[in-house]
Amino acid sequence: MPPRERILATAAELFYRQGIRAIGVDAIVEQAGTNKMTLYRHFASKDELVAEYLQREAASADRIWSDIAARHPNDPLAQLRAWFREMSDHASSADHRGCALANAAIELPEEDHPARAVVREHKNGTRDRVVKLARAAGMTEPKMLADELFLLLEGARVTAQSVGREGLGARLVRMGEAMIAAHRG
Amino acid sequence: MPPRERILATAAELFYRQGIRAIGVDAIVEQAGTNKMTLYRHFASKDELVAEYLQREAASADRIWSDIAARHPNDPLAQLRAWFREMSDHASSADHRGCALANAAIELPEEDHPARAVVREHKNGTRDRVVKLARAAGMTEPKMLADELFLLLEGARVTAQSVGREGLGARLVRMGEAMIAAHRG
DNA sequence: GCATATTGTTACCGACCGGTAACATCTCTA
DNA sequence: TAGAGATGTTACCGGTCGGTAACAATATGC
Repeated sequence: MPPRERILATAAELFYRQGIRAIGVDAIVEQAGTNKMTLYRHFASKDELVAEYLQREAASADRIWSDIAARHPNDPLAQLRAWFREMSDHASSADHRGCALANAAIELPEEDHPARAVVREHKNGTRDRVVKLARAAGMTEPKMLADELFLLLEGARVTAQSVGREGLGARLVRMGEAMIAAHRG
Repeated sequence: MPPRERILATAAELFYRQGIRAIGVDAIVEQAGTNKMTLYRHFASKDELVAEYLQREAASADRIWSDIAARHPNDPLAQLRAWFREMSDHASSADHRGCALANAAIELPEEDHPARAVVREHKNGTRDRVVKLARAAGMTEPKMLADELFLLLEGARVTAQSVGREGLGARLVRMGEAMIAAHRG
């Protein structure tokens, strides 16, 4: 594994588990088995490293969409339900510490930080996808349903950190199913 | 205003707007018009100052409950709806930057940080209150409805920061009303 | 007016922050 | 095997971090 990849992998782990502001470049290069000079030959600044970390997180989150489409071809309703179930499971898993993108937006309030553009784009893209899926599934008021499901998940991911996640997965799925059912003509 | 109050007021503003980790004690004392020695005569450490900042936030958030109860005496359904509407308005207001408690939990992942206990307690207390209100209002499955409303708001507060809040307030109210309606026998 | 308690001032501590210069070592390819 | 490009090493930069010691100025209550 080349040093650039090691740095990114290590940064991803440390940033996610301990926070972006809490981790210094020294900690990253040490755990990645390299040094600061090599880091700064590959990344212009820590902020750029953060932006690339988030871009990879967004890309890997996007990959579940093609998986779901492949598993339920030509069945948007099944895709919508599979997406919500998968996100519910993920949000309630033991090692989950919220959405890396949303957490970054909270840690980095400066609106012009390079990380913020990545977060905005990914969140808007996800929401659009859910709306399209809801529309294709013939839901009444697809935007409304998409927002309900989206906000519910987003709330679950942040709440899991401060309140707990006992039974969260099952409860989430029940809520999502109830909302989908309420939006079927 | 005595220095202790000035420090707490200034810390609240800076912590909330720029993040807890982003603000150093030097910035606080300077803007509060005092000095570090005075700060450390009143607070054992920065972490303790953070904990007290969050305790005050929690207390001021709790105050809306008595307001609502006074405005809608012996009408739990009206109280529930008033709570959700007020929280929706708050979450979608322009200067809102998420829930101070939830943001702190994300910024401070160490489970034994003094701030974490404050967050846990307040979030659990709020959820309990919503459950009781839903039960008193005669809702079928009050826990379920309370979670739906609670998670929806929590999601809205985090999403407002990364996606935006155009029309968020009105959409939230519609969603909440739909959920409450779905839980009426 | 005097003693007391609270605040302010200055200077400092070691540790860490993000970032860089100069130079040595490695690895991989031609 | 020679040379080039990537990586590693060491030492350093100015600035800031949370936190403290010693002492001077102020406010307060009797």
